[in-house]
Amino acid sequence: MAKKTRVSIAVVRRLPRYHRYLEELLKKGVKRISSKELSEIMNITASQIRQDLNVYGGFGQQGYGYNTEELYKKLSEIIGIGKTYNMIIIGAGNMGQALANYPNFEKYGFKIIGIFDRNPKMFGLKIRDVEIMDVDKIGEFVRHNRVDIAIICVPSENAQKVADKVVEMGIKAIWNFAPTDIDVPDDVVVENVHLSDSLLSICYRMNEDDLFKKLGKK
Amino acid sequence: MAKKTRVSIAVVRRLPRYHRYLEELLKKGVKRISSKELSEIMNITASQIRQDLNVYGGFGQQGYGYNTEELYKKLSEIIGIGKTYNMIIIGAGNMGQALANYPNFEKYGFKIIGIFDRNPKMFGLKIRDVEIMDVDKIGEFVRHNRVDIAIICVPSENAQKVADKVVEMGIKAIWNFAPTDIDVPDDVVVENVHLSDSLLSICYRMNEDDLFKKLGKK
DNA sequence: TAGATTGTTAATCGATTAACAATC
DNA sequence: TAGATTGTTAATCGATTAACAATC
Repeated sequence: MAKKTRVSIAVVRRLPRYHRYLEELLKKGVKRISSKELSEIMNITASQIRQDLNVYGGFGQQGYGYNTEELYKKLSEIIGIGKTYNMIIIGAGNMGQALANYPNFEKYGFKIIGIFDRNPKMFGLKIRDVEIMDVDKIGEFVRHNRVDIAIICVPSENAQKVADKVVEMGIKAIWNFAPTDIDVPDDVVVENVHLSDSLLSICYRMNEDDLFKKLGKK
Repeated sequence: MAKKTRVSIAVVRRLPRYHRYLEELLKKGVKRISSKELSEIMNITASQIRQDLNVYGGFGQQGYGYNTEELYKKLSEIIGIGKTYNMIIIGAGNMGQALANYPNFEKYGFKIIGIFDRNPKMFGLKIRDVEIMDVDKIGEFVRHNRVDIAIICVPSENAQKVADKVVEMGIKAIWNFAPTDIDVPDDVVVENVHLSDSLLSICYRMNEDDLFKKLGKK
């Protein structure tokens, strides 16, 4: 079972969203913001915002609200933004290549330092200066380079095998784009991006009204 | 505010996962499965499985469990798999191209019938037989073709504008890959794939222990 | 100081889990 | 029939919201 968060996952998932909104406010030159104002922008309750933040400390001031810049910095600190994180991509198919090309991540200190694939035709090709290497060389690579996060973009059949390998190499976080669940020890962070599940949830929601009409008729 | 589900979103998000596991079991030739067995494979409680399924009907049989194939079909029906869904991609950057190339979606009846971009250099290029068109021609395209889902892959600055446009054209579902939230009327389904948020949550979880050590010392 | 807004406790709401009678 | 397992009600747990004293 993958690593559990101490703070409820619901709160954790809101942190990047707070961070995103604070960044926006900062860009707009907003110097202070109350939980009430922020709650209206974000479509959540002010109470929830205050509860969430107070898990980590009292960052506000009575009668004033929150200093935008200070809160932004605090959130960055809480999330762990600021350090550099080295990532490798395993599987240089569509998704792997797209992620390798995605510039947004570097902004927060996430750096792709290696890409691996099974297909010999790809060996030596470069994506944004990072070479595609033989997947069998992952072990060697990880021994010589600090790797914080492994991004799995291989077909679902191979996902568990790849996960086992990177866990064995001591990597403590996996971003899993394979459309399957993977098993890891409980000190390893796993974040799934199940695009098919996501799309199927749209599908369901488009059909839900009809579905209940049908169910109701029974 | 985007469309809300009648059934709690927690349940809805589990439906594709059930579907996925049932498909696996079916492939393996498993003819029947009890909620207990399934719960062990999926790492959730048997109670939850029974509760979830019973929202939509009693698909099992006392003393026996569930017929794998029947339950799989029921889940497909509930989710709405089986029909064809036409999708367009707006923004032919990395993510847009990757999604256009992704073969997995067609399996469930999701078809990409148009790709749009702002960059004239891309007009006329094809991805898997689908032409990249001028983003200003979306309106015309949607008038002549049934479009069920719009996939937004433009930079965040343009996301809301694009969303407004596709909503105006009558599209009722948006799959949003732009790293920002979008506002839509409450009959439109929005599913966000915020990759940066997802990555930042990994970041947080890798650092949480250290964070609490620091907080504890205060 | 008076007004505003936090931090925090208490109340509510909803989701998950447990229990068990019904029944195949 | 006896055993197994569902469907469903009740109990528990956890997350969200409300309320308000503290305080800037």
